[in-house]
Amino acid sequence: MDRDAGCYYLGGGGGNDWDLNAVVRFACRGRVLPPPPSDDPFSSFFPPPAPVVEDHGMPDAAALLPDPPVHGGSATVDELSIAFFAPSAALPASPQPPPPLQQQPAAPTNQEMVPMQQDEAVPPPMLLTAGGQGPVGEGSRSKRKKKVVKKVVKRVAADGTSADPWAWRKYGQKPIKGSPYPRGYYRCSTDKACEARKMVERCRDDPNSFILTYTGGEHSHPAPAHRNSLAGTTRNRQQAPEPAAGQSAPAAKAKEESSAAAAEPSPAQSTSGGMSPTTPLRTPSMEEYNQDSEFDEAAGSASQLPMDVEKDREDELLKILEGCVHGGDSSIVVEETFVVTPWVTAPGGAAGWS
DNA sequence: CGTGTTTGACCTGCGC
DNA sequence: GCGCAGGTCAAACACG
Repeated sequence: MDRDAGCYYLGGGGGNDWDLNAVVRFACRGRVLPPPPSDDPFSSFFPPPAPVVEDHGMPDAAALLPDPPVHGGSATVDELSIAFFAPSAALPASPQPPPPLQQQPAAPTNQEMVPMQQDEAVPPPMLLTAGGQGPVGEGSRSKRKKKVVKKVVKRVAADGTSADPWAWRKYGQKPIKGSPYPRGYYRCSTDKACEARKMVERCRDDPNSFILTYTGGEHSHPAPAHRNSLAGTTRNRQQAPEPAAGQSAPAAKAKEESSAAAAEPSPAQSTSGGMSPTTPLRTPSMEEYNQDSEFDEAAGSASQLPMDVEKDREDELLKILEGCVHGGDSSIVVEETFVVTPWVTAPGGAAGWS
């Protein structure tokens, strides 16, 4: 099902295995970034140059967006974005003209910013709507309600994952059906009250790319100057319950010890319920990621989607997404911001990218 | 000791 | 109504 298709893919650094943790860690790792300067509500997610996709729930979109017709319509990403953010903050029109769409076949080096690319053509309902049942930004589990949730989807190269200055704490990981890679769930660890959340998933078709999905809204605090602690960040769990294929815990260790393991992640098994302990993934060693970490800034350079995304272009983007999601050519890297709008996703509607 | 990761269980929404 | 899939919780444990 590809319900998960609605996310982003960030360029992964290296092997087939990826380490969501590492990814996030980069993001946090010693990044002493000044608080996001911009007024952009989502600046909190990414460094100035990075903002990417924003997704809002239908209601919001409907209410805020001037014109639903993303495709045939005239609404542009910026427009949408503006409309969306208007209420909370004045979102300056896309500050920087986005770079040309397809180019850079990939191979983003640690120092090159990997253009972000949007993937999923049709954002899965789950993601779009509520980030799952998750109270993304809402109350406790019991309060979960499938409801509109702002979402920013960003596809980034491995480095890109570290493109944000926030400190994240992983609270879950789950294999995603249809994807050989699991999805990691993170929440802001700087302020417990902060509802910002982030999901990191590797592009199934492009191991070098990761999809970051930010939800929960903007951070309610300034970017951390430094992390309180790095404890546990590199832990090698050994006594873990160890599921069947010796995967999870051991895997972690293995990944850190040998970045080579690169064992091809076996096709994701059904996730049935909780985090599957058997997720066959190998995580790149921290070293590997650290190397890439220098990218943070680069990642942040991702530009936003051009204001005038026209239909044909949208189609193109959709193709790209589909390619990534369904195994198509992922060589095309799109560096831009996408706004996913529910109504675009509606049946019959092609994709939700605008 | 505090913070962060791992991971099984649980919950919720959706499709059939 | 049932099963599936995704998202979150929370206990156990590791690291600095």
